[in-house]
Amino acid sequence: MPRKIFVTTALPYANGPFHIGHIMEYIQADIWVRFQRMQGHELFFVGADDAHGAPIMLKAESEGITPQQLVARIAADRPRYLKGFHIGFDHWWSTDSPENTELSQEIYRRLKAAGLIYQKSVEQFFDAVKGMFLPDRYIKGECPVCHSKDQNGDSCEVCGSVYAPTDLINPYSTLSGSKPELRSSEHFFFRLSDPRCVGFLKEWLSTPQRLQPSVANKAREWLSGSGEQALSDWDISRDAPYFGIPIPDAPGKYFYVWLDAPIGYLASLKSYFEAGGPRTRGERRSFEEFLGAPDTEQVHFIGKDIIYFHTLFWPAMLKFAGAPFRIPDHVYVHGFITVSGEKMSKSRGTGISPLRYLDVGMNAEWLRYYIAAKLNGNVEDIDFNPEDFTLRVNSDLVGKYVNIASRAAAFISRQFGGTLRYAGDTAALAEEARTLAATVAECYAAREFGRAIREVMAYADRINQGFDARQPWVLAKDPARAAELQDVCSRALYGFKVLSVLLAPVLPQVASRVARELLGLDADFRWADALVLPTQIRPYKHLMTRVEAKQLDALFDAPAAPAAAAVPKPAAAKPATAAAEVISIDEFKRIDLRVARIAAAEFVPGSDKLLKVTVDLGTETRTVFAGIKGAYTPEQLVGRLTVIVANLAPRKMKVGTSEGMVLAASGEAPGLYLLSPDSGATPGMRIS
RNA sequence: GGAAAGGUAGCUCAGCUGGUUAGAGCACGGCACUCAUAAUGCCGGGGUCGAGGGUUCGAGUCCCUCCCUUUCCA
Repeated sequence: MPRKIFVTTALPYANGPFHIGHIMEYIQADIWVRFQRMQGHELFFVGADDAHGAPIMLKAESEGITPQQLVARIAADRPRYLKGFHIGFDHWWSTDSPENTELSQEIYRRLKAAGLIYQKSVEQFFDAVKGMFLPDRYIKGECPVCHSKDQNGDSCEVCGSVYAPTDLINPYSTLSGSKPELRSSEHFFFRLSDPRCVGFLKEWLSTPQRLQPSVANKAREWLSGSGEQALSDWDISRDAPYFGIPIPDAPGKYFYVWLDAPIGYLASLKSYFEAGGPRTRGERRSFEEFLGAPDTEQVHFIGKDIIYFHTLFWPAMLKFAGAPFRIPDHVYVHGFITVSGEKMSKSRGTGISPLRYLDVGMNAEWLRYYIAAKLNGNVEDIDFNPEDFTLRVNSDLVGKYVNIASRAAAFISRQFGGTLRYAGDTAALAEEARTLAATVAECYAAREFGRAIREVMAYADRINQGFDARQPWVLAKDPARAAELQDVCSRALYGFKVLSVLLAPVLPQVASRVARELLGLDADFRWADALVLPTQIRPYKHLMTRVEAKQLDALFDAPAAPAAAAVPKPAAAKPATAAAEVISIDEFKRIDLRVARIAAAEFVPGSDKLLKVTVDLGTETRTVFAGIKGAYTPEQLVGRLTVIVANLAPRKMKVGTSEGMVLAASGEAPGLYLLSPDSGATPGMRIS
């Protein structure tokens, strides 16, 4: 019986592009999905952008666009990454969608009817200038314990103490700089502490195989905490202005983004059903029927940072919302990815840019393989080490795996017209493949990808050893031993086919080419193909090149880090990016830098670099020609705030006169990054 | 502060419920081979298994203490 599995990955927050951590998670889930499909199971694999919340609202505001426009801009970029890394989501949607609104409100109503929602007045900081309640992350002040300045609202980076924003001395809003005032407001809470929830969760957590043991332990710890650590109810509402879903019958109240985010899994699946996707794959049931069926499985892949939401709130919400909603069958948690041992930092721009990886011409399947080789079923961080990456990919994939086809196929094509023939008994050959395939299948199913790869590569070693032992290059010189030569090569090529089938979840593109171009099949591999001895091949075309050092150089030389602040390491300083000569503050003041809103932008006929940009300086508008066409389209620019040099002498150009200069960052590598002021700035403000 | 995970050859890692001289791949040294978009095979050097105690006939594997790294505490 084929299993019916609905698989998701964590929804990325739509305020920025994917980073390497997202890609790792998608690769993990994609490998698992592809493997299950090769086994004949039916899976729907969906994702979505997590669109709501204060950060997106404020970022959009700072760019002078609507949140929807911001989210749309981010979303427009998603397919490049997903296609580029062969991540085969069936559907990608957004939490800012009619489906999600409907589902979120429905689930809320049901929870309310079940008596799990209540209201309570909450006192919080309010920014009177911005006219909104402040999320903790926008409040700073002096640490009440060690009196360090400018500490965050939740904890002190200097002394490590944890406190509430209201404990801060001289708190201020990072949005307006004003002193926030305490105001009270009615909030809605989900009664997680209800005995029904606790009882259900204890049972849910204890179901064998549902969660990794370490995850279940952690969740149980949260669940059974007492005193300070006691399980508390969940504040699920936010006051207007908020970019989110309105709470029914509660004007001015919205769902906290974390309430509707996981429901986005279901919204994406529903949208996929409404778009007719499942129907084209033979699924006749409606979304509700599919979801509510007892044999449907719901599987979530997530990072270790969001275990709390997915093992407590989420199952409890679904449980007490009732049918057709189902409790998650599995939540699979992975660790983080570091780069050369350093934690990835979004703000500092360290780590690997997935897009740049593709842009410098690196093969997506190298990364898929490397990640697979390091992943296991535990919640452990993995490290991307450039040297290790190169060695591993080159020796495993090119030296061992692909090389088998390359060395054996040449004989078969040249001397036997592409026909394979096995001499003697092939039972042992098939038996070895069967055993191996079964072992590897278990590994994939358990997300022990590293173990799967080790098993597969050990097999590749055995094939190379067997090939060498029989010295086909010697046989090739003796016409009388042709049959023997054909047998040696046929066995090696069968081994290569087995390897290709077993690696297909990780290397979908190479495997597909092996199936279609080398073996002449008319479909991609299924798992059972590992047991079928091929009888014919077409001429071998090379399947994979080696990683080159210069590609890694290009990947890491990207001047992704902002030029400002940080003292450059002496060794890292390069002539082209070295600081210019020292100037005095007065000299700096001669430059009139202003915040500007881009009112209009258009292509310049006949120019492949320039965009004609009309900027609003508050009191006047100017026309500026900017050489940023390579990095931005006019649509991306309109509405956003940026920085211009306002007192630059006008310059006559072939296409018109430029009355200023837009500031952008760039380095040695391609790429141009327009500056943006922080939220709250308005056109015309002087920058000093 | 509380909790968790990890610390095994130069690198990346495997070592299940304690049991013969601690393993793999890569890197390194030597040899062989030439079919393969320099790719393979054989042999070898290299580890006081974070430190120190303890339990045991026997511990990388169990217990205690400490050190280091990472993470979590909504």
